[in-house]
Amino acid sequence: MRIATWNVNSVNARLPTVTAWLEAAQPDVVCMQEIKCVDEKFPREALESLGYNVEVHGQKSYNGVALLSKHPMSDVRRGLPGDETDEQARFIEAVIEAPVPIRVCGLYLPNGNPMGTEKFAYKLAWFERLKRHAAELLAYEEPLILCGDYNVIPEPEDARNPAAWTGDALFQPESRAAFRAMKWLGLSDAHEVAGEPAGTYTFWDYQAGAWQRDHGIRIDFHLMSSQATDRFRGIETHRDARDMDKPSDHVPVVVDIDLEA
DNA sequence: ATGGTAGACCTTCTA
Repeated sequence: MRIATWNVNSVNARLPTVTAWLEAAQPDVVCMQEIKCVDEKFPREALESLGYNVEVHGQKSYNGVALLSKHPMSDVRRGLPGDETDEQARFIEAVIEAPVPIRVCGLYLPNGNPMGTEKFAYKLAWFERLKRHAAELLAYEEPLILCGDYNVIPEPEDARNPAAWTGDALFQPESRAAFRAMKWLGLSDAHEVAGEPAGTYTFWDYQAGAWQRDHGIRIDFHLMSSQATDRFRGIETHRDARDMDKPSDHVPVVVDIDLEA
């Protein structure tokens, strides 16, 4: 089963781009981030007509996440547990009813910029809540994958020009440590498991010709439980999507997990 | 050189 993560940077501004990619790549499951709309404005029918079940957790203007699945979904949860006052729509979770079920979490971690504001504290607090929730899900000892835009550059090799990111929330020691702490729970980064080469970026800024200069960063990940990692067969970063008409600044990343019984 | 671009949407915020 092919599971994709993609920060689309407004699903409505980019619907033709999104549907063109879905038809070409044929993922079974998609974790979509930054839909930038409320549930009522999500293009549900257009995506259902491509064969997907749709679950949305949106908000006005900013953030917003969705799950698409060609298999039925159950146990759908919206919002990251741990803070009832948090109104930002950044997390959605469901069990995909494949022959061997897999729990899929789609997440959009806070950016955290600019440094020195409450935004960075919110990022770290959100990361802590994510870690706590992941620990609870890992206790089920079942196939589990947490996919999304983590807004972290884990290592210098995950940026074309690491020096340009030293003052950025995505490359702070605290952000990088929080990401490592997720892995220490017992989650594997599909990119690492597959031995993907340095330079496999997932994001290029719209500004300053970042794409044309390949000034990219790797910030979109699939973290897998051991039960999912045992069934992991491969990963593809769809770099070509950055050259589509009206591209997102992120490209889709797709993992293949064998969930046959 | 502190720029540049994109999206939502009221005018500036977010990334």
